[in-house]
Amino acid sequence: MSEGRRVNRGPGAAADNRAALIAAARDTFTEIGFHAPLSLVARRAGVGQGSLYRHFPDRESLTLAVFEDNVTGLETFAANPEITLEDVLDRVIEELTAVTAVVADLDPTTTDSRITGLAERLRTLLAAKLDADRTTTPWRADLSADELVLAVAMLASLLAHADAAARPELADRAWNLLRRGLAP
Amino acid sequence: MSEGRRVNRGPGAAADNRAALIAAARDTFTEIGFHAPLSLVARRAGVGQGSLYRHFPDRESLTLAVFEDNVTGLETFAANPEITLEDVLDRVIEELTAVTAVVADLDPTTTDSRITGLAERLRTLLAAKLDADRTTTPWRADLSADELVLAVAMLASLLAHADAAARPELADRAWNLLRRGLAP
Amino acid sequence: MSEGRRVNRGPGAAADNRAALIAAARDTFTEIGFHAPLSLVARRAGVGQGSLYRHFPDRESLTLAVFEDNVTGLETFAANPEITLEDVLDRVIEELTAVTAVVADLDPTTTDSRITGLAERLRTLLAAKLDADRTTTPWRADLSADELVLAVAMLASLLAHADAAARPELADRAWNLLRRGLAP
Amino acid sequence: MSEGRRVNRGPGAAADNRAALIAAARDTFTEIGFHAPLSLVARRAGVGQGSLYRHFPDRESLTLAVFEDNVTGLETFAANPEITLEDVLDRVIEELTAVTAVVADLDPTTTDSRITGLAERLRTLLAAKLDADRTTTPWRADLSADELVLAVAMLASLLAHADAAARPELADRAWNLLRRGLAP
DNA sequence: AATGAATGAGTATTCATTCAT
DNA sequence: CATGAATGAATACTCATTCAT
Repeated sequence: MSEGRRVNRGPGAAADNRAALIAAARDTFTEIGFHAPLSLVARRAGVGQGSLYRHFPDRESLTLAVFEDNVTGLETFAANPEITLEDVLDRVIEELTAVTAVVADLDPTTTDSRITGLAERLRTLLAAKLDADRTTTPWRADLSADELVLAVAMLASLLAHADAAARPELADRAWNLLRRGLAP
Repeated sequence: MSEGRRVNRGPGAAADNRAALIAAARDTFTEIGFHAPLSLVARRAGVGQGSLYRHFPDRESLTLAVFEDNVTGLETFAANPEITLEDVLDRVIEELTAVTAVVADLDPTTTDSRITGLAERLRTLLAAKLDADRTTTPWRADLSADELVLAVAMLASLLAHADAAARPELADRAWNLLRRGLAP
Repeated sequence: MSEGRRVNRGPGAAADNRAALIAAARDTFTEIGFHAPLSLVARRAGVGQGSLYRHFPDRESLTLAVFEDNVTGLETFAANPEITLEDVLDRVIEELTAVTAVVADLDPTTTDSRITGLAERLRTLLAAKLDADRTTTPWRADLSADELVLAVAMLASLLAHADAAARPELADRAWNLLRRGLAP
Repeated sequence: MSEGRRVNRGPGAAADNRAALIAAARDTFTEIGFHAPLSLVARRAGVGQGSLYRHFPDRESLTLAVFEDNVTGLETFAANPEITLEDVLDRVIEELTAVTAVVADLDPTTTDSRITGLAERLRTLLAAKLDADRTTTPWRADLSADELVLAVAMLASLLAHADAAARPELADRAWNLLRRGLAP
């Protein structure tokens, strides 16, 4: 008699569950912060706690998956040659104001290859755009992609501690300041 | 038998205990982060748990006290007219690499007067120096003290998430970037 | 080596655990009083602390469950038409001398529906018997079920403060007095 | 330098302190219940915790002192021959609705002579009035002072668990019921 | 492979009691 | 004799993780 208990949808549900967990984690971390109980993430994803642990054996795996999801989306977005570095950064900022906690809590000095790999993908993506835009956009001549990543990381950290409601305005002020440091 | 119950040094120990708690909190938050167990802070301060709670009824009180301690030190330092804004900022940065977690975890968008009061003291201090230096130092003409505070806050947030060992180098890179945004 | 971590009997143990917790709570509250540590209840039930909190998120939930268990037993008992109000009251008194603390600690003036619901079930049960017995038994003509509940509540409160050993005799004396007030 | 600290008023303050503690205890137990922190009682009495312990080495001593205070007041009141048992009981009830917690938490089955002594004084007082009134007032011929004490104890227990706001009405209903049991 | 109940270590917090001043 | 800070044991409660089904 399995009444009450969610039906076991079997192996086919695995991919769905993974996606639901990532989405739930993004929302939950955004709202409650990075220290939100994992049980809450599982509940919101409509998934058992055991499944969460099967997909993501620790909190960091889950965080990384959320980040990975963002980077992938960004890569797709940036693939279009019409899109400028400015556009990409705008989107990054926009996503940050929502997701911050995730990126911010990834130790920027880590040597964990899962993290550095993602950071590298982000760096690569920004470097490519930077190269493409260099002559036509208002960026400092010696600006490096590393500096861009650093700027984004600072912004992310700042926003992670702010109240969700105050993030947009704070992001604006901070990005303005950072932009000056990136401009020619 | 030197174990067992700590001797009760009596009310006279109150001031010492308070100071020891602040120092222990600073160290512990720096090492372990803002979520370090308060019981550990008490132990390191060589003080009973109850005394910790008497002096600082909640985690935020303790955090604020650490911050307050820093601001006070900074005020004393800045009182000397020989000291330039550059000097003050250097000291702030230096302290940040150690204390970060504390400052970073104070919600920058709060309206709690205990927090805004301290932030205001910091802003005032920086504004005074900024004014004094304006004509002779390399700061943007329209630079405001608010922007300085924001820059410091961003740096603090960033460092708070970094491994203690990596902070000095990271602080350097980040501050360089921010400085460009503050320069003329 | 039978020590160490209790074996995880799995979800199937849920119902057993719930029942064990209610039984342990009844015993513990009776012996130690309503303020007995919940950790003790869990230990006596042979159940982890977490499970106690899963089943009963707060002390009141647990108290209510014990009370509910009693009312349910009483309803079953009273279902038999041979059973008179006198019989029911005798059983109530008898149970009170054991359970008192539970009933007594439920605020008689509350508006919490979980509590009033149970109280209502008790009132209903007594009212039905009262009605059935009215002509043939020695009850005051204008006696209401509310008065019966009040009498029981007073007795329960009294016994809750008495030493367990002294309860039977005390219950006897008090009930005699109350009975006079309920008689014609 | 003892600034901040309350001045030490010296030995002469002892009696005042004792009275203040009893009054504070009565109020606090009434409002918060018998389990109110003793530190709160001391604070409200404007007295150090050490002094509380000097006067009343344990919680029960303090409780007893409150009770004692009430009985003494009652004895004075009852000394006047014009005062009937009815009057005395009315005053007892009235005080109960305020002080309940105190009386209720004194184990009615105890053999502690400090408690039985006070209970005996109350019993004596009621017995005297009962005797004086017997022929002229509406009391059962075989009513004993013990029954009166028991009735009062039941009422006290009941009220101790009720919300302070609801006590007057509850006291009324309950006393009505009890009175029937005491009437001829 | 999924489910969610069970587990208990880890933390926070309170408060009775002691004791230096 | 008064004061109130210090102490730490006792409790409440949370949540990461395991595991029977």
